[in-house]
Amino acid sequence: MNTLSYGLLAMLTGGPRTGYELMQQIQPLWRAKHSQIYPLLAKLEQSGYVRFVPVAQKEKPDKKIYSITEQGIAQLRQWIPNTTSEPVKRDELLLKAYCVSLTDPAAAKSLIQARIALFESKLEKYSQMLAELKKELDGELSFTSPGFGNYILLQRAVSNSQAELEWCGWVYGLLPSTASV
Amino acid sequence: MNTLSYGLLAMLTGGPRTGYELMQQIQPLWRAKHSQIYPLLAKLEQSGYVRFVPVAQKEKPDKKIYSITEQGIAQLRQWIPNTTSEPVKRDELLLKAYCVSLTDPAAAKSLIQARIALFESKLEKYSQMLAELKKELDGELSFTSPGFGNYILLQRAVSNSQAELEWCGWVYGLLPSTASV
DNA sequence: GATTGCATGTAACTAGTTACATGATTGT
DNA sequence: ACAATCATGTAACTAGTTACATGCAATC
Repeated sequence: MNTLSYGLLAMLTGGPRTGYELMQQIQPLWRAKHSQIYPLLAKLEQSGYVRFVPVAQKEKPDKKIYSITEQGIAQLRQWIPNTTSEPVKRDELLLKAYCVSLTDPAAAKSLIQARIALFESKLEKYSQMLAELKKELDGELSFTSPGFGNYILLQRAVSNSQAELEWCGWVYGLLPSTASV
Repeated sequence: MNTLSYGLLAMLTGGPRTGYELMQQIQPLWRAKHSQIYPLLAKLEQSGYVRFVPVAQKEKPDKKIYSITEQGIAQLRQWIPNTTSEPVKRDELLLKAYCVSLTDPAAAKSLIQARIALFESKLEKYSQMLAELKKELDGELSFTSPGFGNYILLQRAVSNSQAELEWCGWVYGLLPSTASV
């Protein structure tokens, strides 16, 4: 049982999903490719933590709808209070930032602009998702409601994207203005 | 040449360092163990991107002081404008957050408290480093000054730690107050 | 006609972690 | 006594990525 396996179980507490849907849902929390997820789901099934129902489709490939079992929930419950490993962040941009003086300001600017574009799209996506969730919850947000986890994570994703954009803007302002051709 | 290799070259633009020092310096930007770094340094040396001077020490193990070569700098220069890969973040806490309703509020609180402790220590560390760097730079911060990269990265580390703590505090406030025994 | 989305899976590879190995000094 | 810091390295393992494989529908 590695962390991703627990993560997949965690996602399944939100309801039954296909491997493909799990793969998409877990991305913002734990990046993983389908080639890593499918074998883990097979292991989880063998261990009795999840089960699946095969669903045949006509115009799309057949699929397997996974749900978490009682055993799986027990497994999650004992995992949560365990020591949480330190978050890992690996960002090539930060390595480039360290030696950015090696290049001209124009190159530095396009570096930052690419990052701004990336996080603007993320911000938009997460803001929308948060707005929709808020509509659904309709003011009824409490620890016990099933959308609670989702809510605090979306709020985080939004404020995180905003912080990223602020930093980018600040750095951009520090770069010397290049008199354009 | 993988990203970590470029990262090591990037760190060496700040001056000559031992493998051990490089390992420590790169941690906040790109987590890596010494067992990954030493073999990469050997490869970089064989490729001519770095060179080292062996230094014998009496009361400590001998060491190798690495510096970046002209070729290494050229390599960095061509790397910077390349497409930057998306940052990867993997945080077990977020997976736990998604299914936190499975546990009691007390467990959720200690989860958050552990994270608060972690980032309070980080904030303290980075704030100190930033304050020292500001003293050194003494108002003279510009794109071309060698401390520029360090400066923008430390500023980021500080504001990032603050944002993390804010989110933790906000979540903590949402958790139901447990009437203690 | 080419790409994207749905949907699953395996094979081959690279990246990253843990453990083994050594050894003196300093602090608890 | 025991752990931590400095300092390097290798071996064995796990985790994660890229590539291969299939196939139909809709969109561009």
